[in-house]
Amino acid sequence: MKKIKKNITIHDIARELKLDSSTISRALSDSPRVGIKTKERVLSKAKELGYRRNQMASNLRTNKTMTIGVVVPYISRHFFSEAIDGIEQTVADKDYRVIISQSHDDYKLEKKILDGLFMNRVDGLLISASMETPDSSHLSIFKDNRIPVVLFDRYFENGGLSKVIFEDKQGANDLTQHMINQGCKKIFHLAGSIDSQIYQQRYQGYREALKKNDLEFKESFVKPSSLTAEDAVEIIKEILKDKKNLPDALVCGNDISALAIMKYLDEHTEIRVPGDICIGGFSNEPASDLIKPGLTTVDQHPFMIGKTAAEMLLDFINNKEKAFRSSNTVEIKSSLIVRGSTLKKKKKIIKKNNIK
Amino acid sequence: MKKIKKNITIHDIARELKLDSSTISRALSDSPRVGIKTKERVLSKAKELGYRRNQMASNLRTNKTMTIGVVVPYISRHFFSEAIDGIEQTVADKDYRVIISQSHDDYKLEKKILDGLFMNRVDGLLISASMETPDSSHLSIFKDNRIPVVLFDRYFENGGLSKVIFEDKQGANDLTQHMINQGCKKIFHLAGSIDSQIYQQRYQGYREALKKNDLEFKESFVKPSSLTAEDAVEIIKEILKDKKNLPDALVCGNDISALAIMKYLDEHTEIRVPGDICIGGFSNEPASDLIKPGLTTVDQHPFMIGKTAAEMLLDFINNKEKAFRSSNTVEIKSSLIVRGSTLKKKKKIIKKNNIK
DNA sequence: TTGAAAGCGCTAACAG
DNA sequence: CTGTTAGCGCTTTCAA
Repeated sequence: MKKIKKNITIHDIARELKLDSSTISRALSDSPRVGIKTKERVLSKAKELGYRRNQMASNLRTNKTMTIGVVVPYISRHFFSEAIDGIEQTVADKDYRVIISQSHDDYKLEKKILDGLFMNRVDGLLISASMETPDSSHLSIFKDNRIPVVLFDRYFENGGLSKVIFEDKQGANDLTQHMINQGCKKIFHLAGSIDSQIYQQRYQGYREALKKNDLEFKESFVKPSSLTAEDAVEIIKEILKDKKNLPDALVCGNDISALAIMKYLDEHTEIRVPGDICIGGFSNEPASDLIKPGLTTVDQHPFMIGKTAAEMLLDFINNKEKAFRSSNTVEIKSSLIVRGSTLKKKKKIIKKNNIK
Repeated sequence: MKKIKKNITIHDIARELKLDSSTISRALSDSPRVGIKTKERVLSKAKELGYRRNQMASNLRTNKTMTIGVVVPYISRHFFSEAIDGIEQTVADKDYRVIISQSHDDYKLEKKILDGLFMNRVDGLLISASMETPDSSHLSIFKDNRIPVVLFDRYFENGGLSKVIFEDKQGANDLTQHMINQGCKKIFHLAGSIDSQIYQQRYQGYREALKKNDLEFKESFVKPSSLTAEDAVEIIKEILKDKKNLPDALVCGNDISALAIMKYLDEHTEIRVPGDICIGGFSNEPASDLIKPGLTTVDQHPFMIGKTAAEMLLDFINNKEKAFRSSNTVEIKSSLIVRGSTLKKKKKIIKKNNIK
């Protein structure tokens, strides 16, 4: 018969030491209001008995959980896993824990997750909204109960919420301008969801660069896409059908689609990158530096985005007035990483604004 | 002056409905011991007031948190983020949440994390141990308190713990055998940490394949490595110095190192893959399918590993006797994914045991 | 079917 | 410096 050790509580320690449980509690949280001698006795007895504080009880009493809720569409995407890395390191440093959930870009699920996180009384929330999320209405419970929220990456207007975002427009502008500098004249754009602020911004940056340089633009240059590898291949096939209207450059909404297109062109066509067409993407996926030619891309510094958002949230948690007085937006600078996929002219690799 | 809504409790509902809080509690958890009429009144009033159960209080009372602790060395590594994806989806389905922490392969930190998770009274623990972790002694608190633990990927002997692991030996054997079938005669091995069971197994698999085929083997064929991109480059440089002893194949402990070596060979040497040397790795990193030639690799099905471990843990949580009566080991089958990097002879791409 | 009462383990105001 | 007391919000006997 296995003996089951019951959980040791402060009362057990109190009994053995003939002290009151409140004294034990104080001693364990290193309160100055308890004798140094007693403190030592308590600590050693606690160790002897293998005592571990029951956080649930403590949480209930103090109304603090030292837990941050994190919601992202997909944990395993490079961008998000890097961002989560930044978040986890930052908050773990201050003894916070993270509960991580994925919304799978499903608004219904996202709402359910938020409900659960609220019921668990997380001390703060970091969320990159699902693609379907129309507004911040489902976040109002948090606001109403003064639980700080910081959005990162994906966001929505008129929410009045603080956020850490990426300068998508500038990034797209830089990328497009770079292609123009390389002599490209007919630049197409593989655009992400029109409902998403971030892809809207990338589209704007692309448009502005064309305009500034008086380059031709037609609506047909813009190809809406889900930006998956499969969809990207379908689209490039479509583009190639119209032989009289081939682009000499392609600004892709992300690296995944750009990489898929490069692979397709290489394996199934005579079209060469960058000779016949320049290609650029967003995110600096690990593969982008490994393929040949390397993929020119806009680095989004996801680790930095996560870290910055987490720091802002911790600041809000410790200064609640700040959190609700007004909203704060931090824009993480982009870095254009130039690689072979856009280098028609010979040129050294340039990094701009390289953070970290 | 902003009005701060106090959190609504069951007592608030009770007061408004002139019922006792215990009835509210029962109604909200859909107990059969409360009138259908009353239940409806309670539910509608709860909705009206915007009531959300305080899980902390509930947890304390029921001694359940519906929370799983997950510990991995690095969240953002492809393997782990995929495994976490599998874990999160599996447990979220059953309304569990995951607290995720990274040990950075630091044993001290890992111990601290486990302490924190225990204090939070997670209902179960999934852990891929740090590289430094010598044994399972730091897991005994969980065992002593009958909190189920399942190891995944990284493990240790004599722990007597249940685990979900990958058949590393077989994978390495398959990969090596495939190279031999391609006509390779002098096969080197880029080996991971000797302290790690998984790299030990890969080494064994490599050795056995050589032996079975009566191929030459010398200790000097095995190059210990941290398996980072940087270290891999250093090692290949070293190997190339000894011009009379060049390998015609290289079994790398992971894809990261294999990819780095392929890039180095391509950019700085005349040595061609697979013509002069065949290269293979482990993990099926996304980049491995994008580069040219593609990298032959052993797919570890990380999502499946995570999912399987999570399912086992949930089972243990619901059947505690199972969890502590004996230990259970599930080995996830490997799949050799053959790509260009090892194809000397022309051959179609083969997948073996492809799960999913 | 509902109510009364106790208590999960901890913390914190108040007293001494 | 230490003890007393109350209570965080919920669940769960036990009683009616």
